[in-house]
This record gives sequence, C-alpha cells and structure tokens, in this order.
Amino acid sequence: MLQINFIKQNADLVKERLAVKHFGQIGLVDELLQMDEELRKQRLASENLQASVNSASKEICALMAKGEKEAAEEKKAAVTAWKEEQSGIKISLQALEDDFTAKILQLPNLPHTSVPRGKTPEDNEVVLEGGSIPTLFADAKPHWEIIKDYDLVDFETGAKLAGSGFALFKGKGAKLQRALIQYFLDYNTAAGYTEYAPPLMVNEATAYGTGQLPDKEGQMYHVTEDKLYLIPTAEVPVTNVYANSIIRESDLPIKMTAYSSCFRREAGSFGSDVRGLNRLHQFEKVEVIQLVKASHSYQTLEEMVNHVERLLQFLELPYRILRLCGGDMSFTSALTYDFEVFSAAQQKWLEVSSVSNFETFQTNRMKIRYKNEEGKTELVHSLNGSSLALPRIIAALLENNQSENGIHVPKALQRYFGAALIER
RNA sequence: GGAGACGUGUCCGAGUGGUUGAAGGAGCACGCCUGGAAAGUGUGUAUAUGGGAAACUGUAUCGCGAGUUCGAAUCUCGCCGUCUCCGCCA
Repeated sequence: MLQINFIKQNADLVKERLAVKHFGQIGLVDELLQMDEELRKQRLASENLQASVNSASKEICALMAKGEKEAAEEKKAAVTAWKEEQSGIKISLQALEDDFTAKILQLPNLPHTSVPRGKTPEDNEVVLEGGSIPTLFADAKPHWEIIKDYDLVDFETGAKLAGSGFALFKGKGAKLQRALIQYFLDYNTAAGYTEYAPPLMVNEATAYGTGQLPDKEGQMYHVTEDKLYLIPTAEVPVTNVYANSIIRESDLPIKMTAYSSCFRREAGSFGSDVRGLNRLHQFEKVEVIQLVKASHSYQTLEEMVNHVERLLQFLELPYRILRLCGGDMSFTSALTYDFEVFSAAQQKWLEVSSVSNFETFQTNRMKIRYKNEEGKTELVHSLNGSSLALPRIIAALLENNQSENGIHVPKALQRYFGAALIER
C-alpha cells in the first residue's frame, strides 16, 4: 500500500510511475488527495469535540468530589450534546475512511526507475544469459514422457486422488525433489538465511499483509469453514513473521528462508503451458526473504539475484535473467527480476524464480519498522525470491540431462540424491 | 469438541469506574562514583497520528472489535490467543 503522505508530496511522480505500470485509473490519485483533505477536516472536528468531552469529564469528576452536584449535571448535559454532534461526524468519517482505504488499496506499487516501459512479456528486458543450451540426441523427449519412462511422477493417480494439476511424485522422482529441497535449504542457510517451516494456511490478516488480499482471493484456495487460505508461496507466512513489530536496527538485515508446498488455483490457465510439471495446483518451493533498511534494498536485490544465479550455475542449467517491464510486473513489486531456465526438449524458457523488491509496499501494510539512528521509526523494505521452484527445475533437469543410458544428476546434487545417474 | 482460569509497557508485575499512558521492580541508555569493573546512585526509557520552527500540545492505544457511562485497563457482549482438566488424536 502506498503512503498518502508520499502521494501528497509527489503527486506528479506517482502518476508518471503508475503510467509505467499501465495502471488504468490514474485519476484515483487526485481523488485520494481530495478525500484525504476531507478526512483531515472531519478527523480534526471529531477530535476537537472529543477533547472537549475529555476535559469536561475531568471537570465533572472534580465537581463531584467537591459535592457540587448541580454544576456536574449541567456539564453532563453539555457533554451529551457534544457527543451527539460528534456521532454524526463519526458516521460520515467512517464511511469516508472505508472508501479511502478501498481506493488506496487499488494503487499498485510504483515501479523503480530502471523498470522498462513495456506492456507485455515480450517487452521484458533480458539482462543476461548464462549456462549453455545442450544439444539433445535424436530421441530426446519432453519431461512428461521421461517421467513416464522412468516412473518418476504419476499424473493420472494424482488426478484420481485430487484432480488435474496435482502430481504424485514417486520413487526416484520423489527423491530427486527431496534432494533438491534439501540442497536449496542448505545453500540458503550457508548464505546466512535462517530456516523456517511455516504454516501452510494463513488467516486473512496475513494474506492481506503481503498483498494477496483483497482482490486476489480467487488465486488462493480458501478454507471457508475456518477462514483460512492455503498459501500460494512461503512469502506470505514468512514475511508476516515480523508483522506489527519494530525491529532493532542491529538485527537488520533479517534473512529468512523456507521450504513449503505452494497452492494455487490457477483458474483460467490452460493449453500447452500446463503440460506435465509446467504448472500445478500444488508445487514445492524454497523461498528467500529479506527485511532491510531502505537505503540498502537495491543492493540487497542484486545480492539476491546473484544468490539465485549461482544456484542455477551449480545446477548446470542454461538460464536467463529478465528485468520485468511495467506491464508484466506484479501489483506489489517495485522491481522484479525473473529467472528462466531453458527446457531443451520443450524448447521453452520456464520461469523458476522471481526476485523482487517491494520497498515499503508490503511493510506499510504489515507495519514492519525499525528505529533509525535518530530514533525515528521507519518502514523497512521487504524483498523475496524463489530459490527455487521445484517442478520446473525438475522438468529442465530431466529434459536437458537426458541421454541414452539415463539422466545425469548435476555434481552439486549428487551427494543429496545419492547417485550420479537416474536409471530406468 | 466440553469445563474452568487468564491476556497490562522490552520483561516481571500492581491496578475492579474518575487528572492512570498506566504504581513498583528488572532490563536498557546516559551520567556520578571507581585505577578499571561490579555494587551503589541520579536521570531518562511505548507506538501511531494531527498542530507547532521548537518547547510543547490535541487524539487514539492495557489481546482485537463493539457496547454501557459525563468518564472504562477496570462493567457487558462477540471474537482471537494462552494455560489447566476432560474427550479425541499423528
């Protein structure tokens, strides 16, 4: 959520930045400023009346102590009149506040100045490419066939148990996934991230904190009976760990990592995009999250990008890094780098990580602050990234590393997987 | 799921209708004391938001929300959480 004071002081900048995100209702900015004026007026009126009530109450107390009952009764009548006047103001103030909140929540985060101006995924900027795209042998297959040949994942049974889009990992497939999770977590904790194992369901307030609510509830599984949401990413519970708190400056930066299952309804997704492991309702992911001082956040973003990049290098996968354009970025992000790996048999780039700086957009909602040198409390910046999303990594590994005698396991992973080759 | 107890500041803990943003203690910060430290001692020590150059000051906050009252940490209702006992259970 943007801060109204910032909007007030930078209205033109806000409008210009929103345009980069192709936000359709830039008129909202002026509307919010007007509403804020009115809100202030009404709040002041209400508070002034309250001040009168409060001081009169104290006087009543003093009068009662002196035994001046009549004078006290007179005061009471005056207070009652003020309160009546105030209750009228409060009703319209409440309506105005609700309206204001609903509207300011519609404003997406402002994109960083480095964000490309484009609108569609084609406008994303390729920052760099790494690794080498393998030359596959003639019989090379897409991962959904490899999976069958090697009996690694059983989609039919997954569909029988839950529905389409739910995978049943099996045997070496299950072990490969487990090995990757273990490897990613070890890699992250070695870099100073503290490991968390969060709840996989969260309440409304938590989903609101990271920006899933309101508006995006359709993307989450909702357990209505208990008012809980299945997490679409560990970002949601883990970033909220520090919700409503003031962090000691010496504790910053806070670096957290978590492995979790992620649940996404993916309503409306279809076509070749959802083949095999490309898009699932439930998938496994290891996430890294940082809470840092505002002055450090872009440096931290670069750090996190490097962190994820090295992991892909260890996995020996061909990858590229994209700087997302304004139109393709998420609502909450100020700058996002996507990581894609090339899945050779599909001849397709698959997104396996998305590393973003949210600046204060999430922390303003969650009220995550720290005390700066001057003793003033300031919102921290939140960042997160995947390191990494499992199914697509597995898809790319299977496709890129296939050979006539089996699937090569990257060196870094061998001690976790326990073998150098996945054989039939 | 049933019964009961509880939820106060960084922490412990007082407070059951009236100048209580909240006693007391611990912790922490700064100072005094000391050769240095401990002990002792003095002062300070919540957050948000409005006004003000500042000093200062209005408002809100004692789990959350609503209500009663001139006035609520204190009374009432709802919700959330913690603990104990019972039930169930990996």
